[in-house]
Amino acid sequence: MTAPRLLDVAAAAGVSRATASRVLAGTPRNVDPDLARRVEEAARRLGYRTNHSARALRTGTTGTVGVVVPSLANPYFVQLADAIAQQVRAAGGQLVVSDAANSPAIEAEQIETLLSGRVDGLLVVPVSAAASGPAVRAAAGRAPVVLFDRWAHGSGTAAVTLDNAAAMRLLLDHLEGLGRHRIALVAADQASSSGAERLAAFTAARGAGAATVLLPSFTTDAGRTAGRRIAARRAEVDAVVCGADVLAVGLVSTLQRSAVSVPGEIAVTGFDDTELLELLDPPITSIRHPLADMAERALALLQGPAADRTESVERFAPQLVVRASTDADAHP
Amino acid sequence: MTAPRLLDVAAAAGVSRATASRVLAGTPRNVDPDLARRVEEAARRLGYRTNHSARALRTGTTGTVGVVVPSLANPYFVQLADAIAQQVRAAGGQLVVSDAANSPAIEAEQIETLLSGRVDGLLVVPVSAAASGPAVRAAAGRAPVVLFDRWAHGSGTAAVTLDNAAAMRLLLDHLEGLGRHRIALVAADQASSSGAERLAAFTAARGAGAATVLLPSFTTDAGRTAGRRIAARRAEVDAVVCGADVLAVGLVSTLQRSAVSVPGEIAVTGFDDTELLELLDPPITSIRHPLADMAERALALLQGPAADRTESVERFAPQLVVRASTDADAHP
DNA sequence: ACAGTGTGGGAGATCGATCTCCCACGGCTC
DNA sequence: GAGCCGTGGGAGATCGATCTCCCACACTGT
Repeated sequence: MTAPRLLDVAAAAGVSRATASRVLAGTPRNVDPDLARRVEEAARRLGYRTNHSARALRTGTTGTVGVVVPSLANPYFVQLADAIAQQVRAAGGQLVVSDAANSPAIEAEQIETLLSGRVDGLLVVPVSAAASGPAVRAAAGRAPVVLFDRWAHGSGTAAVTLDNAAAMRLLLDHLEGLGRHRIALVAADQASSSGAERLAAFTAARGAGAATVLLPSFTTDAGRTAGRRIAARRAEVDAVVCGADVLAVGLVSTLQRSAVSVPGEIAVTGFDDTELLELLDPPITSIRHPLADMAERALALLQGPAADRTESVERFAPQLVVRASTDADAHP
Repeated sequence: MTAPRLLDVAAAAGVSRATASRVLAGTPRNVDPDLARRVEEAARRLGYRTNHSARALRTGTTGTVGVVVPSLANPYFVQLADAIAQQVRAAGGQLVVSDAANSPAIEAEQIETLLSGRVDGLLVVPVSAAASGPAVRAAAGRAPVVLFDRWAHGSGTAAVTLDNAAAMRLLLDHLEGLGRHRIALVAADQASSSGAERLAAFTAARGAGAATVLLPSFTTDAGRTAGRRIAARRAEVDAVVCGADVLAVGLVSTLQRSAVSVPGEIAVTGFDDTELLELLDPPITSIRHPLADMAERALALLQGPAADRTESVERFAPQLVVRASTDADAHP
């Protein structure tokens, strides 16, 4: 029992393949309503499904968008991919997600794989601001590419990101408003634009001598390392801003093991507003990204004219979500 | 600048398309090494990439495997998808992951989308043992489908799962060996085969009257609900087995908020061995699935003869990972 | 030297849907 | 009533890679 083809549907409905195609693919062309009904009926009866390879070959489009994220082990990127998937599906498309394992080399491979005739366009959350540029630029020469959440030098394409500087100001204003002035930053992954921008904004606001703990990567484990260092200097610090939720979670659990009270002795904030934050007691204050808006904009750029994709960075406004890790009276 | 086709490569190398195809697609056929080098050189020079739609149309295969998981919000399924992705990539293929949002209806849609000419085969982690069957059976009639991690009634295909009964025995033996005898189960999602099997195994071992808390879904929030109920009955319980890590994490954090010491007063175990478990103090004892082996087997079934995919369940041996939530002396 | 054998290469058919013509037909104008 | 136009449908070309032949040539054994 071989799968029915358009030809079979056309024969069953007593029309030509062209007409059947016009009906089923929704080509903008008037077809006699009566014939249309017959075609649809026949398609349903035979259980016809359009062969996507054939359609893609003929039309040159696949209806699929790809996204490459640094690592799905970080729940923030899962959430991000999900936000994009919602938008893509709403538009009748499909999303393919790839994981770059935090390596620019693997990232380049994933981009290459997705781009060779499998997707119409690509969103990339670049692993590194410096090292990801060339691969993205090469990709952008072959198909529409838009950077998401982070940018990369020399990418040659547009980026849709969070306004990290504004986010940092929100956090610092919030903490200072609560009377916290000895604020330390736990920053990770300076190679990424988001990591670098968050550090730069902190330094700009607090002065070059401000306390910072720099870590290699956005992982819970790095957060625990930071926790040990902060605990050792607990007398000098009354608040810690973490550059990512995964860091904050590791940090808070380590601080608590060292009997440092949060927020009593040290207030802590995260960044990204993932579900992880609700796990601990206290839940952690964080920054929410307007992911739905960002995804909508990125997809519009992807599908719009190439002229709109010149190298640039578009920044979206963050939102502060206050929880008990900074303000014990914040409602749960 | 239009993309180079096989024809262009062949012309540049001074051979026919057939020969160029034999070289680049690796058809099992002898080609003069000298010609082969010329073809490869030309392909590289022109920046040729094979058009996957055309290849797929002609060969009828896409080199892509799909997997549908109940929800990527549960980190266990992210981990599971990653294990499958590793195996698929090692075999030179690509994996497409879809999220069923814990709904059999959306699951059926995702299966349908993936199956219409986009994947060679499909792995499904069915949302529900009862409700997922029909959609899976329909899919299995059109392409190779194998169930993963869970099974579904009337699916008409093979399933590769964990031996949940053995896992439950490992946990109970471990707890009883530590002198814990007033053990409660926190079970969720009885609609899924894994949820149901874990409950059944617990009841079989501890008797029908054994304490259980039943919850609708595998979420952290459900874990917190369970935590409140267990805390209210703290005198009757000295150990809690959770049917999933996300439950255990919610449970432990809630118990600690109620000043119940873990494991001092109540020992707690998870299920699935996700990274979440390292977040809390104490880290939580759990069950590790042999995901790499399971993925290897599932893919072998997918690519093997249809006769091997008659409805059946193959169970893999679990592994107990002891952490401080049951045995305070276990090393970190 | 010749039929037989084996090896490597090419011409053309093929996968299935869509797109580009072109044609038939009915209604309209003057 | 003849020419025009607009509408709807069909035949065939097309997308790009692979597969199925079949042919040319070199080498073998008698």
